[in-house]
Amino acid sequence: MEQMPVEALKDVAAYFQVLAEPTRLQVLNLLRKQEHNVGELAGLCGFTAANISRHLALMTQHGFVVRESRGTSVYYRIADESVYELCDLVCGNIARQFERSALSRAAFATAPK
Amino acid sequence: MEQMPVEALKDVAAYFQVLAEPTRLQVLNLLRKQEHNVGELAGLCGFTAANISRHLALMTQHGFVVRESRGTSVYYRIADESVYELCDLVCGNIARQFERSALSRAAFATAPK
DNA sequence: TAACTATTTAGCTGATTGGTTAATTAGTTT
DNA sequence: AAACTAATTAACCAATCAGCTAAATAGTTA
Repeated sequence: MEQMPVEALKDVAAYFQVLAEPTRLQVLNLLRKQEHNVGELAGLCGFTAANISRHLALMTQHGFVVRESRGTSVYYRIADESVYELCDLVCGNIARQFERSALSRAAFATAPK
Repeated sequence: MEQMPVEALKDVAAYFQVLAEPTRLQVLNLLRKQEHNVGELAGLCGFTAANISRHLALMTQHGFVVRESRGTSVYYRIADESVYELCDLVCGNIARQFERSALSRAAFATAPK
């Protein structure tokens, strides 16, 4: 991404945007174990099917999940396992970040008043 | 991130949210080569210093960059190089995604009417 | 101190978006 | 065809946010 036109940065940002939403992450997390249909995901997440359906449409459009219609239900599953690699990387970064801020809090706590 | 409480997913989402903005990605990209002060970054990005300053505050808060006040200027540099690893991963995913959609467009184009 | 430069913060505005309910579409079953 | 179930789409609302200008803060220099 060294010499990248601003236009391309918009695509990268849009990609990150898909992952920047707790409900969508929750859905991805659920799909990690196995495929699910919309109703199941809605129940597990505690939101309406309409809402989850919209999230799934977005994630499909960006190639995170794939859609398969079976009977009256529609099943979704992960399209690209590398998402989890990404999430694990981020979790590691957050953990480090958390540790850093915990350390500086500790420094404040032990500092002489 | 297998068995992750919903609360933690909010943190992960917030982390991705920081990267889900073209201007912030542009700033990170500029800082890849060397540190810059706010005015420089504003000029290079074509936005006001006020705007860039707010983006930098957010990125500092999330540990992406570090702030160093020198003279009347404030210089920022990357705090954690692993951000670029993340971005490169995403770029690869987008490229693959692009290729897939190019292929399916080609299939449509050659399909008999 | 006063004047000057750089950064940050406050306040505003328009655009985007996650949630909802209601209406529509698609597929199954009687 | 009619009734039923599941998913999607439309329309709405509240909240968030990126941009701006203007005001406030911090540091340097005359």
